[in-house]
Amino acid sequence: MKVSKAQASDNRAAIVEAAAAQIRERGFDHMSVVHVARSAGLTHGALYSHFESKDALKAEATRCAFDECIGSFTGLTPSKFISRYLSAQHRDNPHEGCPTSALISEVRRQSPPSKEAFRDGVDRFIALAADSLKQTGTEHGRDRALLMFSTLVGSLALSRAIRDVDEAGSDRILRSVARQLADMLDKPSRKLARTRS
Amino acid sequence: MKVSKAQASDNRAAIVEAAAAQIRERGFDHMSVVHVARSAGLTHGALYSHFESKDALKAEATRCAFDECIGSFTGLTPSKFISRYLSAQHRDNPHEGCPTSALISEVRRQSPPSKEAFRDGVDRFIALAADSLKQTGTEHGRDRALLMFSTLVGSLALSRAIRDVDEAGSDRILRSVARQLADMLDKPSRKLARTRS
DNA sequence: TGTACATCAGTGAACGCGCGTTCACTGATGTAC
DNA sequence: TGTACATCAGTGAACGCGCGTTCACTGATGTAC
Repeated sequence: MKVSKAQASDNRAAIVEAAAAQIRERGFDHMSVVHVARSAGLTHGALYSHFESKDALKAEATRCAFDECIGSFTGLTPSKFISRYLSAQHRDNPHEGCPTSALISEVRRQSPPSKEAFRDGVDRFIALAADSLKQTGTEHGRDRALLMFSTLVGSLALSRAIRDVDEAGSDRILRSVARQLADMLDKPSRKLARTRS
Repeated sequence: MKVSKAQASDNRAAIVEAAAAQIRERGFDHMSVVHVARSAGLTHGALYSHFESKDALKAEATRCAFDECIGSFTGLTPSKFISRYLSAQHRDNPHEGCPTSALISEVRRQSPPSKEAFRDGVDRFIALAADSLKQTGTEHGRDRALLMFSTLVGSLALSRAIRDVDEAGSDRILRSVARQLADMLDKPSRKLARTRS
């Protein structure tokens, strides 16, 4: 049966959103067209009215996942950025969190469009981190942002990887890295602030 | 046909080594028993004379991958540790590199034995980093090692993820993070060294 | 505004494919005598 | 040392399963008149 244009557009968006959650929860290659279509309230055939292939959907889902997540990291101070990124809430809900940590070691094996979507998302996150550092006057913003984001991604992914088997160790990574990173990035900013005032 | 005990033992080791390379190259879930057996010069049926299941092989392969890799990071100074971990050589050869960066975002979904093998490997790497920092007299060794390892893992994984699509960006991550991390970890050590002498 | 009909989003059966696993069988090994 | 035979690592066909994708079909939508 045909469906109104508005409905079709809503259905398409529902597919992309379901896929965006599933790639982060299950990984790129265990997101399945049947499960995604079912989550969106459709059958798998419908998905091929909107996307040429599963690969095309993956790329769009990656973009959507970054879009969803990036809003909640916009306009934060470095210490707020860090504590939100390295929170237990973020660790325990990868399906609505940063796609970088959730997908980092699988991207290599994806098709070019997904890789590009991922690269763009990472660039946006690094720009966000740089903006955050700029607010507090940290020098060498771009490089500092690279360091900061690499550390956030590595420690969150590590804390997720060992969580089920060593919850205390997982918590410790989050707390220890958050504290050290905030110290490292806030101190120079305070020095600068004092120098300026 | 039966085979001598020595031969059977060699075959078993060849299977584990092939699996250790394949999990890092293709990921836990795309390592296939057929391909692993073929790499080891056997047929897939033989694999089940040595392992109860693919899952059991994954766990042993994870242990083997850490064993293989950990030797080349033993006894290094922090700056040598960092430059080796963040080298183009390491980035471009995941099949013989650190399993942490190669598998970090897939571990969550593996069976308990593989998760434990992974956790143990990470612990050994962190201990190695702590030993390295201790040599140069860095304070808070354990926490510093956590920070250092998280940053290494995050930046190497990021540089791999974007390499095909932005080689310059990938190189920049490696160089920039290596320099900043070495600065951060070497400076306090020099201070301490001066204080002591 | 009312009618006739082309459009096309969505359905669900069917497809081929690669996967992990099983199992009857083979035949060299290595032990018991 | 020589012989008979139980053992068991390895073979390869066969299995069921879930997957991505295709396609003939359906029927409400929305346009042309």
